[in-house]
Amino acid sequence: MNTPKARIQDVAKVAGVSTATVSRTLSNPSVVSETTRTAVLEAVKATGYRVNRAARNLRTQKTGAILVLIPNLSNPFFSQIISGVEQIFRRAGYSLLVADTDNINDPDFRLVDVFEDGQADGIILLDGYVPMSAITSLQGTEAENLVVYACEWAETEGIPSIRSDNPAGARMAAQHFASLGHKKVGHICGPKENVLTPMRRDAFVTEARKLGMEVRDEWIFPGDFRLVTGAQAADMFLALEERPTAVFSASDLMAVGFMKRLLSEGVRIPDDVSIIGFDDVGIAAYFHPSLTTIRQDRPQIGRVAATTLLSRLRDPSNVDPYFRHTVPVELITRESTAKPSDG
Amino acid sequence: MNTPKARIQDVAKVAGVSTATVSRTLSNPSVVSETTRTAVLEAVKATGYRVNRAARNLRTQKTGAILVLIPNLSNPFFSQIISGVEQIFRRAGYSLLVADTDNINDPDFRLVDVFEDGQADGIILLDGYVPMSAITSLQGTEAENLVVYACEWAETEGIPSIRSDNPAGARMAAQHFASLGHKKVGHICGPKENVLTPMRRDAFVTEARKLGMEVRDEWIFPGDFRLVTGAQAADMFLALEERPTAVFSASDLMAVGFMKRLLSEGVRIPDDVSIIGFDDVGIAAYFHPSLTTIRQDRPQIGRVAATTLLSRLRDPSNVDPYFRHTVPVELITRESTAKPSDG
DNA sequence: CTGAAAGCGCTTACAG
DNA sequence: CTGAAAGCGCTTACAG
Repeated sequence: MNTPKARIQDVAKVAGVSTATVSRTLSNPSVVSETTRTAVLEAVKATGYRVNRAARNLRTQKTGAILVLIPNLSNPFFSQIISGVEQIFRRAGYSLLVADTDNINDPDFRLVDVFEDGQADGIILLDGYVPMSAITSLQGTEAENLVVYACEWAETEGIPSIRSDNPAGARMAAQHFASLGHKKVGHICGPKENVLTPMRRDAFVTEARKLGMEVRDEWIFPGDFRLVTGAQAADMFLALEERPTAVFSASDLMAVGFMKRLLSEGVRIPDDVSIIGFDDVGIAAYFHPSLTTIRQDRPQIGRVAATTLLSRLRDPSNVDPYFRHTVPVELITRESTAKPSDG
Repeated sequence: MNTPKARIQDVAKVAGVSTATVSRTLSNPSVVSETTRTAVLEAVKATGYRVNRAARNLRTQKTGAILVLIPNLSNPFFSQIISGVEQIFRRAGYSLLVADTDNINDPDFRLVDVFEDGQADGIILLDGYVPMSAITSLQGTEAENLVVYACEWAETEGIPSIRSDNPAGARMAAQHFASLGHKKVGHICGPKENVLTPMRRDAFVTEARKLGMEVRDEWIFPGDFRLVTGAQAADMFLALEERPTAVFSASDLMAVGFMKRLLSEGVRIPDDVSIIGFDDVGIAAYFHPSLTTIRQDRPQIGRVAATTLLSRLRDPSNVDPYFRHTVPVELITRESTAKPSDG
């Protein structure tokens, strides 16, 4: 039952070769002769040999692991990105370490330590709030090119970043409203300090006006992506003398908060007002009415981030420090949008 | 900038001691003298020394990592459990490896290999569908006691399992209905083959009858936890000659599917029928009307699983192979429940 | 309390 | 194509 683990020496003995040859057969089979290879592979099977990671890691100065830094593991938004990351790295033979930055209490935390400790060969950053000191610790080190951002909004000079095509999504929303015949449209914004906020707002407003729709300043509501600010936007909406017939929200959660409040007040959706969200989180499909939204392909964001890091791991010399990648978004049409009732 | 990493030898030289003493100072400070300790610690700071994980791992035959096997990283249910797991293990100095079993295509995958490869020191299993052959590979090995189930429902002889107190939750639902004055109640069941299904159903029915409420067989609807079967239950509900005034669903998702269909048909919630879900997933709070539900404390499930594994890691001899742990649940009262309108 | 030395299990230049 | 040998950076019995 509990046979001691086979080491490379045991395999060598059984196969009648040196440990060097066993090692080569396993990691670089093309350099050994056919006969030797067969013998070694048989010996491997016979002994049940599996390479010891720690020994290999120590010798090669690699870890075979990638660290994913995530602000909050409970947030499905991020775990769906991880899902794409995992897929790529598993295929490439890497394992995935995850750390919840909410749980890291060390103010002196530095990304470079991850490399120096031999914890990981690369880092995928899903947290846009990692302190600058943690990031700048990388400057001038070889690890500098082995960190990739895929956190939706942050960007730091010298770190490649992957994110959704936000302006395109905002334009799709405007186009959808226009195609339904809406003439007056509004917007619920993201958080003030967030780079995505002007991206989505400006692209929406510009496109809407280009398509001949009216967008008044008082129809642009402040927000912060969270449910509660959507409800606040609804209060402002209800107080308006003249209301838009369609509202594009910068997040699904705000769209839901907006709808909940309106429904409580007897406003009909989509009859009285059409709503489009952004993200396509789980609730978008489940809400009543279900929410038309701009879907971000989160697994794809993860896949692109992983692929980018992987190519740097394989060829550290060939690196574009200004790498930016944009992942397409998609309009998902559901029940919350319709022609305006007076249209 | 790019100074070469300090090794333990460098620290030893600076401190004027042997590498053995540096090592002891770092891992077992109480055995070195105060003076030496101070000198070593200063040298550590001066050199920026950080222990090399691979070297330590090779020497100690440990990895300092725990593997979490999860069926689907995108599912928030599981990522919230991981969140609790991460918290405990980070504090204990372990790092967390995650693997999505959806992405593992190897039919010969065996849990014991994780230990033999030196990938992890322990495993938290969130996937109830891991093949038996993967699990039985552990039998008779030292790793046998280093795997913990926290996947909500699976149980395998010899592996400790952690889960919510399902019968208590079902009883809370019945009690809540009774306290509101309901006399006729129904239930939407979980999947047929799932051990949780009879747990929740039987506890609910028994408690309901004990409290003097009527539960007819035709008010017990089949289901499988997913949204669509909730909608199917709604169709059956609508076709009834006599309807219950309150329904307890074995999952939030089915409750939402049930409500969506009823709302579409003009049934008022909670006026015409009260609904209680199970889980407290994100949507429960956001739906309109928001859903009264039995909350499972998923981070706590993760924490208990992690703590259990940790104690086994620390003292492998002191192990109860029949360990079972139950995490309390909680009734979260929201808008979907009220007094019956004829009550 | 401390040091010298062995050794964890690999990989890889080097030599042939 | 293959082997002997060094060495990755630690920890820990052993001896003192």
